[in-house]
Amino acid sequence: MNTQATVYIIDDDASVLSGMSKLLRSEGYTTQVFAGGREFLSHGRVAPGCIIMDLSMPDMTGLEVQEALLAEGIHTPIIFLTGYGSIPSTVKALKSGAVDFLEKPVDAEVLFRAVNEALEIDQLNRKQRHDNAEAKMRLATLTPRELEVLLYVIAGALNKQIAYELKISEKTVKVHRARVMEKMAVHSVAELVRHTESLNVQPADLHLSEAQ
Amino acid sequence: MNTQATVYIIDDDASVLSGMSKLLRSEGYTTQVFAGGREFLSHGRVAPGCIIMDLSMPDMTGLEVQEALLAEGIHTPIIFLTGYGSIPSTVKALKSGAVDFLEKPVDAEVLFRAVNEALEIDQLNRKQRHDNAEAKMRLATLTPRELEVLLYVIAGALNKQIAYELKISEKTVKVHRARVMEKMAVHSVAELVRHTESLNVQPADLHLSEAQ
DNA sequence: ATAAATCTAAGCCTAAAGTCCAATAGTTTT
DNA sequence: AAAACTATTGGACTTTAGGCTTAGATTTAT
Repeated sequence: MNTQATVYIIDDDASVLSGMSKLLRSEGYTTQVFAGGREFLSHGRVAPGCIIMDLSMPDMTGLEVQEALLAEGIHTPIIFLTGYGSIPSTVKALKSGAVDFLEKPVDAEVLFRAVNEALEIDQLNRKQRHDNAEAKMRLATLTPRELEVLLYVIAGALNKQIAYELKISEKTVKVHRARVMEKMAVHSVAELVRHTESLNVQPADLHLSEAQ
Repeated sequence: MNTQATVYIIDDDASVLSGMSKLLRSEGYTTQVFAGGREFLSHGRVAPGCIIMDLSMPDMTGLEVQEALLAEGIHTPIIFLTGYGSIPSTVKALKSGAVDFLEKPVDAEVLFRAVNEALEIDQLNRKQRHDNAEAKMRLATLTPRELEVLLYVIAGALNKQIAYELKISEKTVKVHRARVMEKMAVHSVAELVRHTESLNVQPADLHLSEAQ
């Protein structure tokens, strides 16, 4: 179980709120409760974990909270709860990235399974976002020319070919290339490709003949 | 609009079947209708397109048809229709990859939008699967040793390092490496990484010191 | 058991990439 | 105007990768 993960519970029904919180705490989860979407959103930074939220709440519906979080770039997994859900809202929530959709009353085992899945998803997401963030920052330190060279390198071009395409000497390409490797903090083309392809970096077109 | 794409419609209600088929045909879509899941599944190869299917049908439920298709490795996008759907079945269908879930009676515009989205998804899926299929076939032609070398190469290892890890001479590594490049039909490490990472091929662990 | 892959490895030679050092010139920032 | 950054190129040298040929040792299949 994830020790530092927090399960955020949002429900306008106080009895549901405390009941669910107690249930989860008894299983060792860390919980934090909110009576409504607005309260939750103004609470500040969302720590690692997941969100359990009623779909229909008076101040703000669950879907609205979901939208608000997405707008802020917060992708914490959401488990929706509902007493009487409509199909369209279910579809919308799931298509917007909700992890699960449970009907009240929720069976304890079903809840635990859903929470565990959500926490795992959050952990994976965070790791991926973290890795990408670093690569993106490194990419931002490249000069325009270096970026251009990088595009050809991850497309598998030879220095000779890059030099021809950019109309500069092979020597210059080597200099740029070395700086790219240094700035991206990699030691091989393989690593470079791996680190850049998760980003939106597309390799350059190589309109070159097959023969080298 | 996709000219050769087929919209498969499956529903036990003959009037729904013909009505929907006519509606789609009038918009230029090619359709094919089936009165039940069993009939559809025994029909043979599923051509490019998408499936519109009622969730509750007498001979086989929509979810069962979906499962059967997944078991056969057929990932044609499915749009479910339902008169009175339950939340759990909706969740299950969407989590299993259904594209959409529409409530009867379906608005024509909503249907067209869903169908277009499904057809686009199918086209993308097919292209990706096609590209992967070739890479997978090439990968299968590698000998065990060649595959091992490939794992190190896409991890960015030098021949020297691979030789040390596998306890063979650098010369032999070069031989394997050359065959890998030839069999995978690539001309650079960058291409090799690109072609293998969409597969489930994970690079080897390089428990090597940072310094080379 | 004979044939066919597979794994191994050496020599020789070429090409490609990386390393250090040094230098010129244009642009931007302070 | 001076400093900093960027783009460019050269020389000299080392390391790495690739191409071509040949060939012994093992394993697998028929």
